[in-house]
Amino acid sequence: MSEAPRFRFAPSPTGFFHVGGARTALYNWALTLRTGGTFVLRIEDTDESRNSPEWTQGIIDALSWLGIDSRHPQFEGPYFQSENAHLHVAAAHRLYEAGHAYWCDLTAEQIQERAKETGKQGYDGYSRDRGLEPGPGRVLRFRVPEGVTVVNDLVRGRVEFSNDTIEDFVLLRGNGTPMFLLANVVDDIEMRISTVVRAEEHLPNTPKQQLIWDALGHTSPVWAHVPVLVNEQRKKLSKRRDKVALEQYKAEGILPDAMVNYLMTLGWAPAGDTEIVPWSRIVDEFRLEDVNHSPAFFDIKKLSAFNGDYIRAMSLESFIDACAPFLVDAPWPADRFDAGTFAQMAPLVQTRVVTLSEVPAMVDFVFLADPEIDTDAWTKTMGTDFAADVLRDYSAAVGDCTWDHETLKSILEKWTEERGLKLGKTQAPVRVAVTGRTVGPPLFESIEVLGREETLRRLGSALARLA
RNA sequence: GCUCCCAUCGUCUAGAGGCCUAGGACACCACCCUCUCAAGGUGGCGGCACGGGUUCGAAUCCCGUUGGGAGUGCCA
Repeated sequence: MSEAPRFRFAPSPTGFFHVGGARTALYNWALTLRTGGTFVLRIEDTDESRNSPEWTQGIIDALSWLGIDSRHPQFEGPYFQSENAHLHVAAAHRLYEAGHAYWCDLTAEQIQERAKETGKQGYDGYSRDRGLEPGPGRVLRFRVPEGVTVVNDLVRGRVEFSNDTIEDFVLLRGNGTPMFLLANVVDDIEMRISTVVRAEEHLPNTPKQQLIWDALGHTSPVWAHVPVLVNEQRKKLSKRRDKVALEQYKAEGILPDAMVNYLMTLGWAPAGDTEIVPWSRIVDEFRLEDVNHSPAFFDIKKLSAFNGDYIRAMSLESFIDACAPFLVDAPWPADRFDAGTFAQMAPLVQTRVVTLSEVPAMVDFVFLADPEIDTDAWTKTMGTDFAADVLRDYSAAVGDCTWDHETLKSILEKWTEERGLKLGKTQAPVRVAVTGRTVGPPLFESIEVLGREETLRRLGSALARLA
């Protein structure tokens, strides 16, 4: 009987949560849930001074936003790699004693010089048989054996590396601290990790790790290297060039469900004709064996489309709730905001936004004392020969009518018909007078929400400006 | 340079030798609907990188070419 699988997610402390990391986390999480396994979170840096409580909390918050709850019974951690330093060092010494490693006193400059002489790249194994004892400034190097190392990868199949292309890499630095590669393997052994799902960029280092697993007397885990996410130039997503921080998408009003769903369709697709599927189906269907082999472009446009879809699928109540954080630092005076009024506008904007951050700009004219009138909008709509008439007549008619959008519409419809015009034309000056823009939520519903007094005031001031 | 990975519409993908005249989604275009803008509906544009094999039959298997990407630290 085999043990339930143990996955691990190991972000490094970089200060922000990468969308690529989010996808890897999601892969691990989906598999954890389906197999009844465990998701191990490990904050990965051998230097503890680079860890910070804020960053750890940031990771946990980001994971939680993605639906990966650190209080879930299948969630373990966070562990800190730096706290295991003594284990890493101990393992290194075991490796040395067993003859799998040796000490070397060459500096980086010396190595480079030798490389130049021999015409080969990298370290040439100079100290292999010099029998050096440990000493200050000396590094411990792994003695890469002869032969080939075969990495069996769940998404890529069998990948073969000839050992003579792998140089004797450093295990322990000159100051005695362990290197990432070693620390990683020791931690994985310690935490009984059975499956390593990570980005493809780690594949070239995998034979080294596998060699350490072997030398330490353990069977290496199941590897799964998933393709990286790339930008439009087909380069790996980078912090400098690309928008990669999950937090930023959250701040812009991308819904977590949409983000999760979109991320999962990069390199994989659920069965059937639609990519918009609930998480439960992803958990049921996701298989590493089905993950694509080639890098995927992280397309913000498609993410937005997913998000719009998710927004429209929300109930009105949850939409209103979701909008709340985006209405606090809005462009209107706080005391003019009214939740009830917003609730009336909400169904009007729900089909019109793609991200939640667009909501304030769509309803601001309701809460602003004096919404700015867009210059282009004004010149485009007020130049018509009927602009002044429609404003004046509508103002008069609306002064004492029944205050609902059907009536408000029928009044303008009637006026329009009598003059053989189109409502599409005649509504424009009214819209600009009332909202300041040519586009926006349905006009008559908006006017109804705005109220008679304010509507008349705005119509009046537009009229005055026109005269 | 060396090592490794990858290659289906612009993009994300479906595709396990005949179900492929290559399916879907995003984007784009057109039309319908319509008080603006959206949403929704209908339709359209558009692809197996190239060259050789294997096979009765290749997007699918093999080889090569080309093109992309990653790795190559006393970083993680």
